[in-house]
Amino acid sequence: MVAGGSLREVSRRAVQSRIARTAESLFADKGFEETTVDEIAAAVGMSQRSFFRYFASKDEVVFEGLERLSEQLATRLAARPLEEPEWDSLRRSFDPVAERFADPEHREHDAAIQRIIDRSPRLLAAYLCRLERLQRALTEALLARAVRRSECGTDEVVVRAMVGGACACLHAATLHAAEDPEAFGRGLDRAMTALRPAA
Amino acid sequence: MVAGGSLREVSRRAVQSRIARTAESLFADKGFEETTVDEIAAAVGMSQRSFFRYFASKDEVVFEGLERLSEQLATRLAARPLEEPEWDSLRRSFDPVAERFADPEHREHDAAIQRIIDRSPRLLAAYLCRLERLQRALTEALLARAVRRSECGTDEVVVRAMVGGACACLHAATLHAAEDPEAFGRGLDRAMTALRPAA
DNA sequence: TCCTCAAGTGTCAGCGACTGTCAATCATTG
DNA sequence: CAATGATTGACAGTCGCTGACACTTGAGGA
Repeated sequence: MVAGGSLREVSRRAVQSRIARTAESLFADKGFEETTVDEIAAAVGMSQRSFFRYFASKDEVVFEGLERLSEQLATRLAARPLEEPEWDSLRRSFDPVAERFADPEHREHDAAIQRIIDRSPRLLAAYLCRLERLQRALTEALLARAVRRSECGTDEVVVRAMVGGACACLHAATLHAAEDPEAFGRGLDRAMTALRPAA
Repeated sequence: MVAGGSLREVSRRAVQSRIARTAESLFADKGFEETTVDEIAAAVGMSQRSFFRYFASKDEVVFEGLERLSEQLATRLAARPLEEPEWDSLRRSFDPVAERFADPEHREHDAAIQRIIDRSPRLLAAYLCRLERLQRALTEALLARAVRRSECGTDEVVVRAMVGGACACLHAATLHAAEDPEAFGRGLDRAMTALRPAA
C-alpha cells in the first residue's frame, strides 16, 4: 500500500491531470468523438505517441477521477461493521458519491463529464464497464465479509444480485440527478428504501 | 408494425445470419479480437466493404440474436396484466430467457456466445450497453403502465431502480449459469425472491 | 570533469476498424 | 430492349493504437 507515491509518480500524475483538463474542455466544446487524439496532444504540446504513454486509451482520460472514487467505495464497504445489514453497508459505502454531489464545485465538473459520457455511445459503454467492475469489487467485499462471519451458506447469486440492485439505485439516482443535481441524495434514498430486501 | 418484412428484407436477414454463423465459428476458434473483419468477409466470400453493409460494426455480429430476445422481453412486459405487482411482471417477462436456457440446443449456442463475450473486454462493454438499453425499454413499459392505471404519484427513480434490480438478478443468474447452465432458472428465482421489494 | 545509465520523448511505419466515393453489375419494371 | 434502382467491389482515406528506434536530458559515479 503506497500512499503518495514517489516523486516521479507525482509528476506523472501532474501531467496526466494536465492532459485530462485540456481534453475535457475540448470534449465539452466539440464532443468526444469529434475530438481526435492528435488535437488533444497538440493542445497539451506533446506528440500523439506521448499521449498514449500517459493514458492507455482515449476513453481513459474521461474516467481518470471516477476510477479513484470507485476504489474508495470498495474500501469503504470493506470497512463497515460486520453486524450491519448488507443493504445498509452498501448504502453507506455510497456516501462519498453523495458528498461529491453535495459539493457545488465537484458537482459542476462531474455534471460536465456526465454530459460528455451521455453524448457518446462508446463512452457510455466504457462507463458501464467500470460500473460492472465496481460491482465485482463490492460483491467480493460482501462475500469476504460473509466468510469472516463464518456464514457458509451464503448464496453467491443473491449477493451478486443485491449488489447489482444497490448499484442500480445508484445509477438511477445519477440519471435523475442529471436533471436536478440537488436531488441526488433524496433520489438515492428513495430508491434504496423502496428496493430494500425483506431479509 | 411489420411482421415478416418484404422479400428484400428476408434475403437480407438470410445473408446476415450466414455472416453471423461464419463469424461465430471463427470467434470461437481464434477469439474475437484476433479475428479481423477481412477474415470474416473472406470466409463468407464478400468484400470487407459489404460486411459493413450488413453490420454496422464488428460487435453487432455477436449480438444479432440477443437483440431480438431483448425486444421480446419488452413486449412481454407490456402485455402483463395491469394489476400484477411490478416485480412479478418483470419476473414473468424474463421467461423467454429461462426457456432458452431450458432448450439444450439454444443453450449450447448461447453459452458459446457468452464465452466469446466474456473473453473480450470490448464485447463486454457492448453487452452491458444492450442491457442498459433493455432497462430503458422496460422502465418505459412500467411507467406507461402506471399512467394507464392513472397513478400520478409514480416515482420515476424508484421504477428505474426496480428495473435495474430485476436486471441485476437476470445478469447474476446468467453469470452463475456460465458454470452450471441447468441452474439458471433456480438461480434467477432465488435472486428475485431475495430482492423482492417490500411494497 | 567526463562518462554512463535510465527515463522521457519525438518520429516513423504499420495494423485494424470503419467510411466515402465511384464505377460496374444485376434484377426489375415499363 | 431500355431505363431504373439496388447491391456490390475496389480504392483511398481517417482515426485509434502499437512497436521500434534514435535522441535528449538530467542524476550519479569514476
